[in-house]
Amino acid sequence: MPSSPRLDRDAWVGAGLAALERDGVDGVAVVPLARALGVTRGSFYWHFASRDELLAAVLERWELEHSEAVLQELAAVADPRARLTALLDRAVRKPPTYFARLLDAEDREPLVAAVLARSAARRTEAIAAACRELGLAPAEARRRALLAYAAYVGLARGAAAGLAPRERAAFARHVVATLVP
Amino acid sequence: MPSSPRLDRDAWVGAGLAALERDGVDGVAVVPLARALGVTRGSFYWHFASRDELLAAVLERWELEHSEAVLQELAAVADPRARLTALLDRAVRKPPTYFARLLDAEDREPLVAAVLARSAARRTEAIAAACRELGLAPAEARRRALLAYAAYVGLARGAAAGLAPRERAAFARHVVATLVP
DNA sequence: CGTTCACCATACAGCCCTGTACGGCGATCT
DNA sequence: AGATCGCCGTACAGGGCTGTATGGTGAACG
Repeated sequence: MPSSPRLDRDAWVGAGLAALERDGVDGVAVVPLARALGVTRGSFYWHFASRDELLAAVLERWELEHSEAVLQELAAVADPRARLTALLDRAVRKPPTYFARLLDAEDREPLVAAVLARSAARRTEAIAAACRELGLAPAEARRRALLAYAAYVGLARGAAAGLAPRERAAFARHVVATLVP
Repeated sequence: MPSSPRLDRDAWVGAGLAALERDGVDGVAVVPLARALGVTRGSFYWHFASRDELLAAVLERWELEHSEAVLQELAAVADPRARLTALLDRAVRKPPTYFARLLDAEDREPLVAAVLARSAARRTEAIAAACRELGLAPAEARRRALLAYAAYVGLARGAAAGLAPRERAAFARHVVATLVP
């Protein structure tokens, strides 16, 4: 699986992102990654000063390629109701893995907590903005966004797992109907 | 802090429960607990065969004294609407610490996953039952319970943190109004 | 009064992880 | 062709955790 012998910084970050999805934040460790890349730790410490520096790079890349990308993708939807529907429907059908992994380590890894705090702020604001477009008062929109985000977290944690596909579709409709004004 | 020299099995479980609340599931470890109790690991391995046996005992005690106790306390409320209101209101005002800690370790510790699965099933069923009492069809009640549980998870993770007391009260009302039929 | 037994300390072995120091090889540039 | 530099292997040091084996101490009991 490890293709070329020579590695660069980005290869480590990529492997770290994969490990994050598979084994969680604890999986973003030097020894396991070196094993997975078919290389020793001597390589790692040439590209990075510490494990935390790698984790920071992995989180930065996640924030760019996943968190922000999803937000921009959503922002492209003109109708605010369709925007919210897409977000929630997606969370029910395919629970966001990365997000769940990060939640697991939130109060164990300060770096994760910081990234997650930014991410949460941006997401709730995006939801609140859509609610305001739908005619809600700012305060009410914020409350609704907070609740929707809480539900989003629960869904990421697999609240809708163990549901048959048919039930899952009905559940998705229910969630949208309940949470979207 | 560690009072008497002589310890029994229950003392270790109690210390484990405290460590669970403070440091999470990873804190339920032999060495740290021995330090906290002012004792060496020699004591531990007389009362327990392994760390997993301790964790199982701690989780069992949590399930009995916290999870089940809350459910019974709720079951004592006659009016189903008041019952749901109490549950959600409580989650907004005082996020359940233990629950959050357990969620963190869910897919890292099989024992925790098992306990949490049972707990989730019992809680969603309790919510669904209340919804049925309120006149909802079984399928609809189940969907609503799943959504409420998802929100509960999100609230446990601190979705309502960083809210001023006044905003928090308004938010609690909003959650109840949205999620309770 | 001595023995037994519950409880605990000590010491050893082992695993996994982070860092650091240094030595080696290969490609590239001159 | 020889020196340079980027990338990597190896070896050492240290820390945290789990277990196991074995010896020691007190209190309670016969």
